[in-house]
Amino acid sequence: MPLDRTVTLARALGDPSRVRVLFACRRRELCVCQITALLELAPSTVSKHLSILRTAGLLESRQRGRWIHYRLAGAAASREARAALDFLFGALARDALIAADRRRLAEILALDPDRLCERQRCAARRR
Amino acid sequence: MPLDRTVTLARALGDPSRVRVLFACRRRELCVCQITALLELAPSTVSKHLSILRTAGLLESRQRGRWIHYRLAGAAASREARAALDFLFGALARDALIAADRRRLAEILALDPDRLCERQRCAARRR
DNA sequence: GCTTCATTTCGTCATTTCGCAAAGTGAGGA
DNA sequence: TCCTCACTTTGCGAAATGACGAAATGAAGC
Repeated sequence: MPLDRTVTLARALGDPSRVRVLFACRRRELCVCQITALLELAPSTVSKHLSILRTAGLLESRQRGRWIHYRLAGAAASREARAALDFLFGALARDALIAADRRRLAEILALDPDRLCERQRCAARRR
Repeated sequence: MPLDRTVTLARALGDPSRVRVLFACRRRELCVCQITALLELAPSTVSKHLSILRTAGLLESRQRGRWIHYRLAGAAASREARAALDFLFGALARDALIAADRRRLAEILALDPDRLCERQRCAARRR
């Protein structure tokens, strides 16, 4: 793998929000509105983070109607991307913030996605 | 390892000059003037990169008279730092730029360090 | 003590990054 | 066809980054 691609991969891991996304997508795929609810950031910001992770080869996406689902890069992932994820999951297995995210994600998953999006529309209108 | 330290580690790897330094220090320790000769950057810039790598726990330094030698973090390194280095060395084992650096480093090591520093003084005076 | 000099710190500048809101895109339903 | 709406792209301000030269630091030799 060339140097610049490796650097791109490392930079993708160099932001706490992006690391949290990778952990959130570890077990199941998530749609953008669920990730937005977890991070509590503007949708445009979340979208940018997701595109960085996809460009680095760490995430892949799948369109289902209006929703777009993201998940960890699977068989298509490069050996290096998988190694990077292994490193990340190993380093942060016991991190407190990541554990809190895991609990919060469980709550988010318990909601109907339609309701989640509705909430976010309302929140956006209030600004 | 907490999230912010992991992110610091990833960011340290997210610059081509810093990656090149890590490879250069892989086999032997190097003094700052040798690293400066390899990267062809201003000493102050190199010093900053080295401090970022040391803060991330990837390099350690040792003073020998006027010279300061840097080498990969050894026994004192965290498990995560070692994992990060393993990832890096695995990803870039066959990279062309890294290979070129290896050859150039051999030339630099063949020079007397005193001569190397003298050259850099002259080059600096010319500016 | 004074000088020399390898390295670091500081100040500055250009570029990049990360946040947001607003506008654009495109799939699905009326 | 037109509207709705999930998501992306664009544009912008604030903060961080990476480059440099100049000044500070501190170890060695006189």
